[in-house]
Amino acid sequence: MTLNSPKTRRPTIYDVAKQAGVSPSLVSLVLQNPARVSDKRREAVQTAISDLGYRPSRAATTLASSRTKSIGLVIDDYRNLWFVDLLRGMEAVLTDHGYQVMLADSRPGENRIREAADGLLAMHVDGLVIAAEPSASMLAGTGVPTVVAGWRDGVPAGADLITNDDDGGGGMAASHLLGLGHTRIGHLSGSGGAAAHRRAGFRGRLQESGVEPLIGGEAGGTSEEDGYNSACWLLDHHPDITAIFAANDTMALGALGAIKARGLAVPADISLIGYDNSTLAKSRYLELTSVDNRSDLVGVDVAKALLARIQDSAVGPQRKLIEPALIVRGTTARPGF
Amino acid sequence: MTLNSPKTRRPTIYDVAKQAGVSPSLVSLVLQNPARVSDKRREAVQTAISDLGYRPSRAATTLASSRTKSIGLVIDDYRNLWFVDLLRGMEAVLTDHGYQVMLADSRPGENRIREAADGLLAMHVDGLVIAAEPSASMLAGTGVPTVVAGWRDGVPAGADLITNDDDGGGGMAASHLLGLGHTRIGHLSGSGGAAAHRRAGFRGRLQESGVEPLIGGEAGGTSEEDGYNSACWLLDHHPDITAIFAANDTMALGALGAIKARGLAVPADISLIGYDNSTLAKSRYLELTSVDNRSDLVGVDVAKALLARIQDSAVGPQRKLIEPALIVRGTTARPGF
DNA sequence: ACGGCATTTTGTAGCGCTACAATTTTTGCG
DNA sequence: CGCAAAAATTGTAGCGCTACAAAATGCCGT
Repeated sequence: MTLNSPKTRRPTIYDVAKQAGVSPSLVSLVLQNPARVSDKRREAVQTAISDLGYRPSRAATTLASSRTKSIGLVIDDYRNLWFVDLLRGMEAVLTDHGYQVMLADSRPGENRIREAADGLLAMHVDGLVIAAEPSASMLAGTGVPTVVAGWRDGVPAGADLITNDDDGGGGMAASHLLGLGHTRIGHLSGSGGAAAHRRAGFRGRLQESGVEPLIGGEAGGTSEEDGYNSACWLLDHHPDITAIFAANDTMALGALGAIKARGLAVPADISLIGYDNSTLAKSRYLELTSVDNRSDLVGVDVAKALLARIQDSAVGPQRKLIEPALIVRGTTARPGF
Repeated sequence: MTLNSPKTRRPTIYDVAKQAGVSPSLVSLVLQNPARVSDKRREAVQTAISDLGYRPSRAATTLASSRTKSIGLVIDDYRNLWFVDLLRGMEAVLTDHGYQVMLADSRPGENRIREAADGLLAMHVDGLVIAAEPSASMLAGTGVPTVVAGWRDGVPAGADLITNDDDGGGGMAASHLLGLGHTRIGHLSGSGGAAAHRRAGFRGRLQESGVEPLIGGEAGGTSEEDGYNSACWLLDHHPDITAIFAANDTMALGALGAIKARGLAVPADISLIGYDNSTLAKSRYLELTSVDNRSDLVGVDVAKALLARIQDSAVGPQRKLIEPALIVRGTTARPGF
């Protein structure tokens, strides 16, 4: 067994063809559509392939066929785990159609998302998914069907848009707290488009019931630290508050820190809802009530939209919102319970 | 601004050459080594490139030059966030040398790691990093320099191996607890190679001081649930226990759940150490003392090793362990404090 | 102005594969 | 058994780029 022997040129279809006693074209056919080749030759070719350890060159295939059977996925930040669900959802659909997903390496820096997309396009992906803040210039002239996932605003009319209904999710959180009887309700508002929608949906639903939410940290970020600081502000300025809705689970964790620091208990004194239904929320220790984005469903629809447009370039772009789901756990209860 | 117009063929160097009034070869030269071209032509070419929106075809470049300037990274599970640090470390080195990292899509299933590696190899990556359980057959005949990162056992002699010193990290945790004065110490043992080394290092250091660790959950997994169950077992069978070392932060979170359920306090009744120094450990709410793997340093060394072997195929494989660091936070204290 | 040398530019020949038309072989059936 | 139609196989051309040798241009001193 030889490891890493760069000396020996890797085998090509010509080597396989010679070994199997057929023409290179036939080898290519076996690779693409084995059913169209006679049993005898097919087996001979397949034997030769494994004997030689032949692997098709993706570059050559791409160049010759101008199809890559691959979809590029640009991610904002690998630490935001929602992309894992998105990816799983996409794969559930794409694998059946022989497509492969390529993740773009989003290195830090100014134009990193643009660069990541460019890198993917240079590799001739057949479709592109932007799971990050899109800019119009980025979506212009990509040359392939492009879908924006998870970001709702600033998407030009020509691109597909499939994302989570953050307004709806915010409304669900509001309904849950109202249903439990809360009336003095705070919100830890993250930054960015999704957070704005969560806030809007939340506030809208509360106002329908005549309740005005107490908003903290509108200008801040989305980190645990931001959640901690905003929660501190809320608790100190509104000591009679009985419930808090955080724009994400991480901020909810920060809120837990602030609540604990003041000697208050969850959910006895304060009910808390997060957003994302992350592993954090599912934790047995935290038992956080949270809104689940159903990003897996987003992934499924993203893949379907892409396939439809790849297969038929006449298909127009679509926009779709996926309905989230409220997962009730141990951090919400009736006020004063 | 036209979005997604598959009708218009994407421009090639020939289009650029015609537009700039030069030969295709000159365009290619500008792309590779702008310094070797006269200012006048270089600018003409660069103008033409941006006017036409030209993007080089990676497939063609690869095919013609048989270099891709890219490194493949196979990841075990995207949810294990240590790869993010690994990636950042690798990029810190590779970006300067014009290399790009490609993440392999590790879809679930039997041979997913193998398949991911094959996919990367089909794309002609110049080097391969396996951040997952390696099998000898997988490392055989990859044809490119290959480094195993983060997995220590079962790596054939021909491959590079750069990983975290889990034995040393276990020893650090032990020393810390001994130094605080603990003597009845438990361990939540995860499954897998890294966990075995953490356990061995931990036990070894304790035994040097004549302390025998109480091991829980040796056969279990590495999830929060596993941590919870093992911690329950430890607390119930050894009520006099004063400290616990968990094989990872997630299990430590499970342990927190078990400790809380028994009405015990951290660190007053029980000191707790995790492993990985994940965001969980850094959380202000949890303040978990944890061992940091320094995976960023692993990434740096992985990249260096790869570059050395790519540039000079005579360089032999190396093995290296990166020293972890103990991060002391709020979950450890003197016993009975 | 001109050889001689360095610098800049260009033509030619593939890289490994696929598309597709052309060719050969097999099959069905009168 | 022969012949048309179907199935299987092959040859040819080219995808977009780079390597490298060959050609063209610029620059120097005398």
